[in-house]
Amino acid sequence: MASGTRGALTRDAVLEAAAGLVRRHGPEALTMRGLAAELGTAVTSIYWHVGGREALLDALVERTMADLGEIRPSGATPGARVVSVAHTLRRRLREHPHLVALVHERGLTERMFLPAQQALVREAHAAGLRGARAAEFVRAVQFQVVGHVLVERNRERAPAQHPGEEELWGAGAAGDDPALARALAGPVDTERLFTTAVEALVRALLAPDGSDGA
Amino acid sequence: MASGTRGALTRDAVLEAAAGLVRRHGPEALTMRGLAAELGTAVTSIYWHVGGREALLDALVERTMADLGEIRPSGATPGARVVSVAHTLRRRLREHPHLVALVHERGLTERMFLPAQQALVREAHAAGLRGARAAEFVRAVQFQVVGHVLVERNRERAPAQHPGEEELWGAGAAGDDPALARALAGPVDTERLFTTAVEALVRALLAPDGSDGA
DNA sequence: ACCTGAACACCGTTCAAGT
DNA sequence: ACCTGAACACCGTTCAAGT
Repeated sequence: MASGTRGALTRDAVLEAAAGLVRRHGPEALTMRGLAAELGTAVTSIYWHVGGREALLDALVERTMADLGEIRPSGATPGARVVSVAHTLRRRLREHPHLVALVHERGLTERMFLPAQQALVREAHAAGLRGARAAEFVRAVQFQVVGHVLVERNRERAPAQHPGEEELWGAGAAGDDPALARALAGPVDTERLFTTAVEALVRALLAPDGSDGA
Repeated sequence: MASGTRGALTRDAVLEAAAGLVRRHGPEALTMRGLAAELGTAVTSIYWHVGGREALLDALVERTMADLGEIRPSGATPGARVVSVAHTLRRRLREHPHLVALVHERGLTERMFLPAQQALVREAHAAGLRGARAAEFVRAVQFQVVGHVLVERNRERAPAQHPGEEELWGAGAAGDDPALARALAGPVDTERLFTTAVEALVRALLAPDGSDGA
C-alpha cells in the first residue's frame, strides 16, 4: 500500500499523494488517516508539513488552479474571441472534474476566472465597450461560464432524477408540439447549449444598440 | 435545551427540528446527535422515523422545494414574461439560502427548475419558437438562472479573496480605462448583473433571426 | 409499534515525547 | 527539524433489548 517515495517526507510528496487520491476517488475520499497510510507515515507528520485537512485542500486547489495557465483568445472578431475564451475555460475546467466542486465549496469561483478576465477586458475594448459597460460585460460572461460549468457538473453527477423531465414531458404534455416534448424529455447536449448561450449573450451585449445605453 | 413537543415523536417533528437547525446554523451543523439532543430523544429514534442523515436531508430538500410553489409570469411581451419568471425563481431561491447548496450537493438543480419549465415553454411558443429551438431556449434560460444563483451564493459566502479583483485592477492595469478598473475592483451588483444577462440572453434567442436557423 | 443504551468503526486534531 | 503513538472529542450507523 505504502506507495510513498522512500526517504524524507516532503510537503510536495504529501500534496502529490493527496492530489492522486482526489483525482482517483474524489475529495470525500481524502482522509488524513488514509493519506498517511498511503504515504506510509504517521498521521501527525502531515500536520507538520502542510497543516490540517482544510489547509491541505487549499494547497491542492492552489496547485491545480495554477496550471490552468493563461488563456489565448482566437478568432477574427472580438465576439468570436470572447466565445473562444469561454470555450477554453470550460474545457480546462472539465479536465479537472473534482476541482470545480472543490473551488465552489471554498468560495473561489471568482479566482477561477481571473486568468480569463484580462483577455476579456481587451476584447471588450476592441468591441468599443468602455468603463462600467465593459466591466458589466466581463462579469456577465464570467457568471455565465462558471455558472454553466457548475450546473453541468451537477447534472453529470446525478443522472437519474425523479420525477424528472422525462416523466414531465412524456405524454402530450406540451400542447401540440411533440418535437419540443421529445427534446425536453431527452438528454441535454451541454456543449451545444453552452455555445448557444454564450454566443447569444455576447451577440446581445456587444450589439451597438444595448438596451440600457445612456 | 429539549425544545421538542412533548408526547409521541413524529416524523414531522423530526423534520421540523432539523429544518430549524439548518435554517439557523447551516447544513453542516445538522448532526444526528445534536438533533436528538434538541428533540430530547435518543439518536436511534430518528433512524426509526426518517432514516439516516442522508434520508433526512433528502426529506428536507423535498419539503422546502415543495413550497417554492408554481410560478406565474407577468409582463406584456413573451420576453418580459420570461424575465419575470427568472426573477421570481431567483428571489424564491434566495429566500432559502441553504437550499441552493443542499440541492446542488444532491445533484437536484434540474428538479429545482421544473416548476418554471412549463411557464417558459408557453412563452417560447407565444414568441413563435417551436420544437428543438424552443427546448434549447428553455434550457438556456434554465442553465443561466440556476448557474447565476449558484455563483452568486458562492461569492456571498466568501467575500474576501486573495489575490482578488481589487488587487488585480488596483493600479492602472486596465490600460487607459480607469472607470473599468474601478468597476472591476469594486463589488458586484448581482441583481443588476442578473437582469442584464437574462435580458440579453432572451433578447438574442427570441430575435426573429437566430444565428443558427436551419 | 416505538424507543432505548451500548457498541462499532470511523473521523480531524492536539500534545507530549522521542530522535 | 522532523516524526511518533496515545488520547480527546467528536461523527454516523447497527443491533439486540426493552416496553
